[in-house]
Amino acid sequence: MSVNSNLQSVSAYNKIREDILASKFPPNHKLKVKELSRLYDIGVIPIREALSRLESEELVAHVGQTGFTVSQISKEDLRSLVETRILIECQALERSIKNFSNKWEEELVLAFHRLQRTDRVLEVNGVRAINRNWIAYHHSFHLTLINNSGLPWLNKFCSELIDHSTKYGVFITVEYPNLPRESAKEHKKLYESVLARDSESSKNLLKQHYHASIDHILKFLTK
Amino acid sequence: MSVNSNLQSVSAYNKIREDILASKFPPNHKLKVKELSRLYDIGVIPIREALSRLESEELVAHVGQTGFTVSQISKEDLRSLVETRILIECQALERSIKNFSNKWEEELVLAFHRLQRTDRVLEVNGVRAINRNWIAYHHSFHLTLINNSGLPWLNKFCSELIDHSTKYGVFITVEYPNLPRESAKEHKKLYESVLARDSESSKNLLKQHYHASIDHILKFLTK
DNA sequence: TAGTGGAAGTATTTCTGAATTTTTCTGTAA
DNA sequence: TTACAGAAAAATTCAGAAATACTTCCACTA
Repeated sequence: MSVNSNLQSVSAYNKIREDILASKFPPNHKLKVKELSRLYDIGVIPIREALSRLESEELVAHVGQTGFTVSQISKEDLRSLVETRILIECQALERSIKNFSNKWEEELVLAFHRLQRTDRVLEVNGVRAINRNWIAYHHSFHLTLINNSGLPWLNKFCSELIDHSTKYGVFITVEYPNLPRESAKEHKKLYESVLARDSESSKNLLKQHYHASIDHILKFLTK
Repeated sequence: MSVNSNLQSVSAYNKIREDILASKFPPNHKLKVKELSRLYDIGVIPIREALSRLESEELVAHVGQTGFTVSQISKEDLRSLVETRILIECQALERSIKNFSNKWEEELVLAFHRLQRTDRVLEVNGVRAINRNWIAYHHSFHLTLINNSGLPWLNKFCSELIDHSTKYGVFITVEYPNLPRESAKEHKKLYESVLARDSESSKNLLKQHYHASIDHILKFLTK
């Protein structure tokens, strides 16, 4: 829990971010300040601050005075996103493994355990929906993999990139709920390889994981 | 000029960011919303939005409800900043050179020309002060070097990192105005190497440039 | 003396309600 | 259909004030 968690603007930021990642607000969705204000029961000032932060992370777009929208997705954007992830995360992963420590190992164990026991999709009243806990645990797992590099900037960048990838993955799942990809095995292999401190293998598995993921998503994107 | 430039919040963002980079607001300086509002003649709402964006870029810090401050500097932060820059920018530079094009070459020529003809420090009425144009051109030069990678995310990340480095460099210059470092030659070598499309040499020169820069700055940081 | 507790003062955050400007919608005419 | 004028809606911003949190300071206790 953040020290800022009692602030309305931080709370608004978390809620809007979560709702974007869960595709409750899908790409290109108009984010009207007043609507959000009513929805979360938070005034327009903190809502605008939250949207400004999200814009800075590119989760939200904002041109002229036409208001805020959830940032658009496209094949081209996804390709460059994944390429960037591979480029940065492989470096971060290599450094993280080089700095292997008991503390980090414990973080990994915990993060993997949480992810592995959590279903990606839940069925409530016959309706299949993305599991928001899974989103958080999946983020945490991937972030933990690379957060031992000793370079806080890499954490920040990777964290942003993970969010954007999530936006794609969840969007596809929501649009096509009956076509889930089996990523659990990939996570397991990756996890075990990192615990074995095999840097080259881990980097390859990370790449494969992202390539499999992008191939799956590209099939369902029209532009 | 941005399409958002008629917005008060964007204008506030640009002004505050410039003033932080120029060390008019030095590290750790308290940024009181009301003061900024009076200073720029902009209401508190756009000021807060601007500060939120800057916080997201880590130029501004904000914990609890203690208000905003210019983010702190430290030796440790500088070291990890430079290491991250080298790590990411070398990759971006390599890709940029691989994608060499006439258009990019022209951008480089222009960016270098502007930087090279601009003095880093100006003397006005006997007072030596950092040249704000130099800050902008220096940013633009370094960004241009790497912006041909085809990966917009790398541009964004590098741009943030450049800003933070600038914060350090200018701070030192303001504190010790009579100890300027001669970086112009390094820029020239780097520029020529990139134009010659020599990827390895360019990456080495980039590293050397940053190491020389960090060594110089570390001498003057106390913690 | 050192440290704790609380009260007063200060600063930050947020709200309300409205003014201003811009964008978007709609209907009509060419 | 296209273009344009007017109306409606939305976004941005402001001003002033309330609510909340933080700081400072001083008296009191151990």
